[in-house]
Amino acid sequence: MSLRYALLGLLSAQPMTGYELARRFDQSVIHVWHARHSQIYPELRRLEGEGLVHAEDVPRGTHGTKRCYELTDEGREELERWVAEIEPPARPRDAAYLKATYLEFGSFEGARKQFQTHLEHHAEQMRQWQVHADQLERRDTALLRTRLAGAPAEEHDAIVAYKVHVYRGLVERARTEVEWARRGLELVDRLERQAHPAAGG
Amino acid sequence: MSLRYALLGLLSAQPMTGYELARRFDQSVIHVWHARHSQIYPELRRLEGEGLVHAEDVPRGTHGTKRCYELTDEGREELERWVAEIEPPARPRDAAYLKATYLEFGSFEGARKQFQTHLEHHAEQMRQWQVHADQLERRDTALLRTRLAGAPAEEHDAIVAYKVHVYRGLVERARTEVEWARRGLELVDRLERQAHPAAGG
DNA sequence: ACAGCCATGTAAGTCGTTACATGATTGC
DNA sequence: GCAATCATGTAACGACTTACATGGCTGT
Repeated sequence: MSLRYALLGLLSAQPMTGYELARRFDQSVIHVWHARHSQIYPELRRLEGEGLVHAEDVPRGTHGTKRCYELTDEGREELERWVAEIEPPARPRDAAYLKATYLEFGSFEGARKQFQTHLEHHAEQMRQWQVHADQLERRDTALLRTRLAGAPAEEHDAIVAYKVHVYRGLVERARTEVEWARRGLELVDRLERQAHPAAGG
Repeated sequence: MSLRYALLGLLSAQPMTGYELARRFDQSVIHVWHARHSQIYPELRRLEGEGLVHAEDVPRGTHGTKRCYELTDEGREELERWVAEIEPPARPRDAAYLKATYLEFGSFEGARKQFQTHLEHHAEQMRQWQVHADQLERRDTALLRTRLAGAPAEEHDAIVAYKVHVYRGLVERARTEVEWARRGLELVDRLERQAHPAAGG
């Protein structure tokens, strides 16, 4: 049920078409809530049906049209309701950690590969999120600028600060994963040395 | 597709009934891969159909029976194949971080409540995982003991070490979340002071 | 003309959740 | 007799994925 709020949140910055939402999604919200366009389009129709967004066909080129969605007052209220709501914590579902639990069924080399992949992936994520957090802090993304333009000046600091806090949190999270994988590699080395003790004592 | 490997992994310790698997699940694997019994029973039937587990009706009480599942050689090979396989990273989907992105739509008090709940939840998780990691390290859980009993002595260290590494990783992860929430609370305080500067400034 | 992007969907299938449903056994 | 626990399912529904499908616009 979070997808709709991701969409309402994006629309709080400015009215957009489904395509534009999907594109913005890929540049921002996707880092915390992944979704494909095949999920976004039907959800927008549902939101329209519930009156949380208002849609209008706007001309495109000479005789085409596209649907532009805009947040309604009801939609904004629903967003506010959701923000105040306390949700039950998500159920853990982590394939990498599950696999790590059973690494003894593979070779040391296999275990090393798993940790190495994990490390590289999260190191890369860390870099990307760091960049994004810095951009947000400088108020240097198109979406954030239009969001700020539509909000009273005294709210600007909070709007920016919450988003920066999320991305800095993602950076720390990635750092934790990198550290975990690094310690995992050390562990594999230690286990392997134990299994094949050096001949010369 | 990870559920089946969680089940195969549990069955690597000893043959079990679906009910027992569900119970063990709740004590161990559930921390990395959540599943309900309504998902476990059909999956076991599928695994049986694919020859990865072998099932037998064993007597229960005076005239009842229960189905006991045991890992087949094929099942063990499939587990080994999966452990060696590199999987694409999971898509991020985090309702708490998504919500934190839009906290400006609520009050400072609301934001504080979100971070406080987050903090308490992960602090509690941390405690539980710490306990579980310590138990594993002392080889002090029923499941681990039977798993070790069926494995050659020279593998014991690795079997224990990988599991301990996972739970210590979960502890660190929870610590990261606690710290994030704590900094979130500080942030809300700062934003609130900014919004209502003290009269006698 | 063609590539690349803009734009919007549908369909089939998988995975997971909640709720419903049933009945036997064990210990008090 | 009753409660708790053992034991095993099914059904409806919701969320998400992959693949299929279509067509207009823009610049070269």
